[in-house]
Amino acid sequence: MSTELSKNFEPGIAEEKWYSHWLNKDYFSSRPDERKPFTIVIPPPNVTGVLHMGHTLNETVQDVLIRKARMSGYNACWVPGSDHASIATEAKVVQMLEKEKGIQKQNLSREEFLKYAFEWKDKYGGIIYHQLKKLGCSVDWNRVTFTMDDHYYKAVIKVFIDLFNKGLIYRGARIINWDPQAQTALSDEEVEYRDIQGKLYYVKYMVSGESAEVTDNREDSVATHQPSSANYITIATQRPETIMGDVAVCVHPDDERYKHLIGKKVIVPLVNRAVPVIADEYVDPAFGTGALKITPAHDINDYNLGLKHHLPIIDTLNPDGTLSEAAVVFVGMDRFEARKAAIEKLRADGLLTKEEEYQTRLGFSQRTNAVVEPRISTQWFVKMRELADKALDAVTSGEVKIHPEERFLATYKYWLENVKDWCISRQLWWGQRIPAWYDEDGRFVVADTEEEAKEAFHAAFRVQDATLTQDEDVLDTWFSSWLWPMEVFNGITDPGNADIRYYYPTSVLVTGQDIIFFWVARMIMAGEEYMDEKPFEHVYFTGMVRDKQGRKMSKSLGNSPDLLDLIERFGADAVRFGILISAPAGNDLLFDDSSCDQGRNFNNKLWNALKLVKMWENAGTTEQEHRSEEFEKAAFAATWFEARLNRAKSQVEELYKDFRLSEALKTIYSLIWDDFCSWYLEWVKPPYGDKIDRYLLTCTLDFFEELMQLLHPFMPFVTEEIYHQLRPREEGDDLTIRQQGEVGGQHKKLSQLSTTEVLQRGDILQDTITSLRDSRNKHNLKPRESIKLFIQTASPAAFQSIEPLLAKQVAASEIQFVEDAVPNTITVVVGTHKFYIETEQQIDAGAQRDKLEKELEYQKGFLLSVEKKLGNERFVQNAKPEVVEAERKKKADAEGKIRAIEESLANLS
RNA sequence: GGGAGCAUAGCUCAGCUGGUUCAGAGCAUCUGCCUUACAAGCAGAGGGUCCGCGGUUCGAACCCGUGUGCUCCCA
Repeated sequence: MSTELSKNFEPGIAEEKWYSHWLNKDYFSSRPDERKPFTIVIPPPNVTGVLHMGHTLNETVQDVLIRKARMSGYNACWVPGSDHASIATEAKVVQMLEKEKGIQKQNLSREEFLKYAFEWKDKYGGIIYHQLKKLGCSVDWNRVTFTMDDHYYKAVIKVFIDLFNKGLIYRGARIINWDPQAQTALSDEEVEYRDIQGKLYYVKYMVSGESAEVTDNREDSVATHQPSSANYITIATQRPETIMGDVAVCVHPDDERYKHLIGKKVIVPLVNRAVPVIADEYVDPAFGTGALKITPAHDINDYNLGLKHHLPIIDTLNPDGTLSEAAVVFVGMDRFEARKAAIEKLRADGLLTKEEEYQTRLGFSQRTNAVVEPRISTQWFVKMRELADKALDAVTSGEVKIHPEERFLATYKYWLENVKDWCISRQLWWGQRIPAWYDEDGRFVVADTEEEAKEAFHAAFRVQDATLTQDEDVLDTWFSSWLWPMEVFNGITDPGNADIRYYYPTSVLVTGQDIIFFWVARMIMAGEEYMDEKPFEHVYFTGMVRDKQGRKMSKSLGNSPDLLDLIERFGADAVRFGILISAPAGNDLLFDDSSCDQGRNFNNKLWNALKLVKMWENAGTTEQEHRSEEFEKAAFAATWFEARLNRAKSQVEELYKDFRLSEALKTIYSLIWDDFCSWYLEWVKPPYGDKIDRYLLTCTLDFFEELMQLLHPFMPFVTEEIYHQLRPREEGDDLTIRQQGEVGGQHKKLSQLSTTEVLQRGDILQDTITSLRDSRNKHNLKPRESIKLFIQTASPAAFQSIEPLLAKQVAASEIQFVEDAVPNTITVVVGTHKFYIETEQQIDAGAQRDKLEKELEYQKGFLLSVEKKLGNERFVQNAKPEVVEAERKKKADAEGKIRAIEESLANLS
């Protein structure tokens, strides 16, 4: 006698109980053994962040895959961890220090700051791990890795030094993306471009006096209607505050309007500096006025033109975005204030001729959202070409498979084919400090320690005991996370160790499509470089999680639900269900709380099915062990469900292979809800007060177990709970580690019929039940009002095994087979079989006729189209024989149905 | 400006190698049920010019071209 089951499933209790049980049993820990490994490394979330819905989707997908592998004979290993998120975390720590302690970063030493940062990490770094546990993620907690762990730190430095020695890392002055708020360089990938309504300002540059004499004799013919005259040229700019950094004005060499000015000098407004007018085909004569001001320090294109024409560089901005001494005017003013001031001054000087609305694109820092400033700066870079080629090969050769391929392969290839060098230095403290050492003259060596640096310096420059200082900057976080699949197994710091040999390459990487370049491509590069092998076999890209209105979920919009709150409200299984059911592979998904409702309802459905089965068990069973009369009555139900289950299992296997988890879940959901609960359980349910056949109960428990096993990767808690409720279990018999195929169901061989035949018969049974119920409904028969059913069919044998089930499902007190139509009954035609319902109720012949006539019309139309096709000689000649055969069969079927309907109609009148 | 993807029921999406048992599912809607597991449920039902136009084909939601609309990536 089992304990009373609660009315509904209570997720909170089960979650707590089973997660700690699994941990106690150490089910999620993995050590190399003789089994095949199945390995996933988690895409490390930001250590001080929280999991948002995008993470929730990713982690759920990974958990499904890893649990499925664990139940399929693999040694499953899912490595958890987090990254240090240099910019974001440093910004948070700086903010905290100011707010809570009133400390400015510049008043702290590097060591002091790092102490605070690690304290911060210890305080908040656990949140994501707690969330992973609540979600049920079966990660190996013994393998938690953080990108600032000691070994990891060493790995990053080691790789830096190695790449430098290979000539793949260099230091140089380039135009980079500068974040004035975080005051650090960014990589190209960390800049987000957004469309902005800006303004285009038209500014006059006066032609310098001494070289302004008109010597060009074509001047007269063009001057009158052009935006330049003898004494000025007009440029259009979005950024008047950079005028002070202008070193030239550039026009198209063939532009008739300006040809006469090429080689002359113009006066830069505000600072009155004379600069040359140069010609270059880069300039688009149609844009603005066709004259371009050149500011090499603050625009990438200008920078390139500057290099080409050997122009000087005047950097008029400070790192914090204020104007520098070099600007001469507005010094110390913020760049946006300076813009206003410059406009004012230009207007006052009469040099501003026009303002125009202008749609443009501006770069924003992904981390701080500050407007990024293109800036000339000396930074460290990774040469990408060679690395990119290897990463490209890995994917084009099929070594790494991308899912869904059609969607992301092109993007991946395009980026790698057009890749630019990667700026990896960041002007921050939170991260791996660049192991470069400089003397006072700026000469440098790269070395792990100061001692080694001194030796190297001696070797390189013949300087004994130089005073060296280490580079102040740290490395881009992605420069550490690209080593992730290797260094979580100490593959860089301890090459060839047992773990890395066993687990690498990993099986699948699950991540968002937004970090395909940041991370995925670079991991493949690093893997090929250091292991000479791909880091993972499959990459599965999930879509972006959006809200109901299709907007990206973001903190600023406040439209991202809190994960723990969702779990609190619906239960972890329901949340997992909700996010997965709405996530077709690779597509963006619109997430709405209500999909968790569906998951919660599903939990309850399972729970109630359990209650029903337990009720039967508690009511006692028949004595016979096998094949009692009761069993024979319902035997078809078990036969049929076994076939359904096996069919569904192989479908689900296929879907797993294609990473179509949403579809797999739908298949299981429908198998459980529709096939098992709505059909099977109703078919085998004993009449009120009767005991259930013992063997039938055994079958039912077996089926139920298999269903739980099938569903377990998706909804681990409720399934584990039910698994244990179904039957008493020995210690250590848990669903989480139970191997698929162990549950007995598929070996029952309940019938000699083939799966297809059984399923076909099931379809007939279901169609008949549905049609008869519909007819009952239409004729206002009360659900419990019993009827007498007559069947007129050419093949009564087909109904033999299903007759008792049919009677039960349509509340027929008795069933008789007849040769002719039965008068004063309701006629229902299903296929070629005719059914007559006898009842006390008044019969509406009109409604019946309408329905039959409608059906007849459809069948006749159908038959016509089939006949037309078969009458087409070219069809019969060209189509495959089996297709033609199928059409012939359709024709025969349709004719049979039409005959049956017509006969019934004749009987009605 | 360059590239990629998408357009199927009110909504979110399936639909493999072209073949009327292929026009589907889940939500939502409507009707009837407090049937002894479940009203967070049960039993039924309705709902679509498969974005427009052209082409290939015996045959097109599916292949090709084109137009329109949306999304994303890159400059």
